[in-house]
Amino acid sequence: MEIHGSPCSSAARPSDEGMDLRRGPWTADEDLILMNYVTTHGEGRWNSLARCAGLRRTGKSCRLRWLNYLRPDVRRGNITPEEQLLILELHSRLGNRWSKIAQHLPGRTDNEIKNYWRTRVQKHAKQLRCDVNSKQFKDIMRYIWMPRLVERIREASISSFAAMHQNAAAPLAPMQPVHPIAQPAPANTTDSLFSSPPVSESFTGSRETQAGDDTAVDWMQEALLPSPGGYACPELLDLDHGGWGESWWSVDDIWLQQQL
DNA sequence: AAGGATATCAACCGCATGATA
DNA sequence: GTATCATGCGGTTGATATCCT
Repeated sequence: MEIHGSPCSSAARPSDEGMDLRRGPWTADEDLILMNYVTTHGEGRWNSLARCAGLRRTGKSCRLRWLNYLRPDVRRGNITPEEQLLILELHSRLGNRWSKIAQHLPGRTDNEIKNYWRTRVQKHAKQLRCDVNSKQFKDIMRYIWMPRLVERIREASISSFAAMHQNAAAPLAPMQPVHPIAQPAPANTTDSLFSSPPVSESFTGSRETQAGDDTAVDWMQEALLPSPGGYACPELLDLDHGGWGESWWSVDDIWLQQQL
């Protein structure tokens, strides 16, 4: 929905009126004003919207606040494992095209995804002392972390399914298939991280059956834990005890292991 | 309990692009 | 064709929260 024609007759701008623009965190009052105004008049024409709504903010600021925070369909809370997997997959194909990636994660904003990437993924790349865009790091994601993440999602799906059967009163819901996207691929596959259909097609719309929004453990930590899946490197088992120290593993170790 | 380190996230900035006059 | 304005995007920053010693 967009504004058709200006609902505000005054052409005066904040600067014209000697109004100093506010910056920094939004107050509850400002949120309310913006929300009411957008609900009534629709999105768009942000500069005039800011003016007409009486907000001493730039149009840019209003737009950002609405898109990233006030929009009714904005989804808050932890990034689910499914979403994490999707982000990784999409980033491998699109790069830092955050808004494009966000289009595949309904309710998530480009800002949120960007923050996730920078704070979680880049952090781990740094700890591994390799560039986040390097082939090394992408291979680690592809061959170790993502398969483990898929495994975790599968396990969560199975356990929730079992729980539903145990609870006879609970209505049955169809199980969401976990797409086998991140199966180890031939080492010479270079076009994409994934040789099978993109995860975006299999997870979009199925995220509501989450493995758990409340999981505070980030997927990298999860993915590096030992599992019967057989991806774990022995060095990784020290993670719980040694943390992300300087020498708990080396990229070369992993790399060698993948060549076996 | 205090203080420093680190993580997280909201918000801003500059630039690119498209629409319109 | 050009100037101006609005919008959108990606990068960066700063405030706050949380963790650790």
